[in-house]
Amino acid sequence: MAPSPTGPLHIGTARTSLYNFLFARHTGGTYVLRIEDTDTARSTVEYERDIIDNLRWLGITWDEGPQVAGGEDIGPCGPYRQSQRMELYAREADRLLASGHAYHCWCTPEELEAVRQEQAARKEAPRYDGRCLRLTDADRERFEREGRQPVIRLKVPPEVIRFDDLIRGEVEFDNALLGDFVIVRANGVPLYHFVVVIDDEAMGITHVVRGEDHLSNTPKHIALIRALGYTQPRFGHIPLILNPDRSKMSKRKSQTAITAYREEGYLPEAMVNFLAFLGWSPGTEEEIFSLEQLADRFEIASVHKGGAVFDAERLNYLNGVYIRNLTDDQLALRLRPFLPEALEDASVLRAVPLVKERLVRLADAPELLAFLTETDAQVSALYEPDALLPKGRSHAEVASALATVRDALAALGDADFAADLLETRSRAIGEEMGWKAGDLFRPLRLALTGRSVTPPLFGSMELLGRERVLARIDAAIGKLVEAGGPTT
RNA sequence: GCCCCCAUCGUCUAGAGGCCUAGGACGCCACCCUUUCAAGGUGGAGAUCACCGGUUCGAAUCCGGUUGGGGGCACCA
Repeated sequence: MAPSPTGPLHIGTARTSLYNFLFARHTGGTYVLRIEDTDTARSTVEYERDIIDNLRWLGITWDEGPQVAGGEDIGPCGPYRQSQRMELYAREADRLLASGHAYHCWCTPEELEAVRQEQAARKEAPRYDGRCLRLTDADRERFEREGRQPVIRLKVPPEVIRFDDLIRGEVEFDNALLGDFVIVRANGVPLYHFVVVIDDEAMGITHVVRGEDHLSNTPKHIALIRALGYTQPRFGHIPLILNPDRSKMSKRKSQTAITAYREEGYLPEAMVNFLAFLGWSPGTEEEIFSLEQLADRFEIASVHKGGAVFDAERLNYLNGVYIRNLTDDQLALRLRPFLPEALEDASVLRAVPLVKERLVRLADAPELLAFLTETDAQVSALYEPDALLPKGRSHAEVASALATVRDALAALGDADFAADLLETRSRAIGEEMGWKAGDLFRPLRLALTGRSVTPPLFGSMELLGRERVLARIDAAIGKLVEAGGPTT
């Protein structure tokens, strides 16, 4: 797997990494991570860190490659950052130049653009016309005197390239249509197509599994492999992950950064399960799989050929499943970073059963439990007194009903303030007064939490504790009396 | 424009010639459960397997074409 640190770990890169990982684990292979940072202008250590950290977060581990951003490598073929392998690339470029497989090109961007324009006008494929191949020594001397720095281009032989793709089977390209592409920039920094091929050989890569967007780059790589006299690896091109409009998933139209999903509280297990099924299935109707189970079942040949739309709804569903499958202790631990520090660990643990089956993402928890850390005044400010009124009930009636409940609850000691008992007492009072349970519980819920959608009422009361429950009911009664005008 | 790839419910997919009057899941709808919201349960709508030809006793499955979609054609990766 060879990500480029020019942005945070992308969903598509994560999925490609996952497939590489599963393929390597399933077949007993060696999984190599290589950082492709030849685009020095856009590559940063921060992005490298984001990629490494989030790959780890997903549970994807590699046998060879950088272990820490900017840090040490593990493996016999290092360094695993291309920025640290420049001598090798320079050597191979010289070799290609010497053998006549590559040549210098002095064309300026303007000249190249002009050629492209002409070709476009003639409705031809845009490609380099090889003009620098016909340069005289005098031309070259003149360019050098002008201070022009040449790029190096591969002389691409006009031949038909065929290869057996791991996923797509036989694929065929005509390299006569390709044009001599640049392999080393004018500033001496080599380009992606060139270094990939060199490193794959140097690192003993036998299988290249990458996105379908590289399918049409493969003939370039094969041309390079042949010019350099390398061994050709097997290629496998996995389908793209798509935006809802079926275009290649992009930052513009979708959330593509894995970090963002992590921050919203998606579990790595859910993410992995979801990603694995975007383009692959075990061929059965099972759909919940751990990373280990996936590695056990994954077959590269049964990866699909067509692209798959990223369906956030389905991810949400899976995340919920994984959250519900956690033990209370585990969930409390995962929830901790998402909740305010003011909420102590013991309370988090006690709150877990209340929120567990209501969570889609971990980041949904703070809103669900906000009433626990908000002050009584804050809660009271969240609702209008009229919102406490069930249909057909007056301010005075509701105030009186709440007061009755309040007094009954006040009769309970701190130790008896448990959900079961609270519910029994409250229901009994509702019955005595001839109130429908919902009509009584709705204003109670609003009074206690300031919200109409909350975790179960009596469990919430238990967490709030006697004192705050009574205070908040009192506050609600106060608001009702004030809004109800003079009582008769 | 040129080259390449792809094509089963809205979405993710099962399906490798008869098991398919096409199965599952998400989403959607209804009902049940229920103090709200969820979760859970039950049921339902939803795909003439893109289209047209062919091969075959028989095709979603094989072949050809058409259409549609996507990707690539950089001194990005």
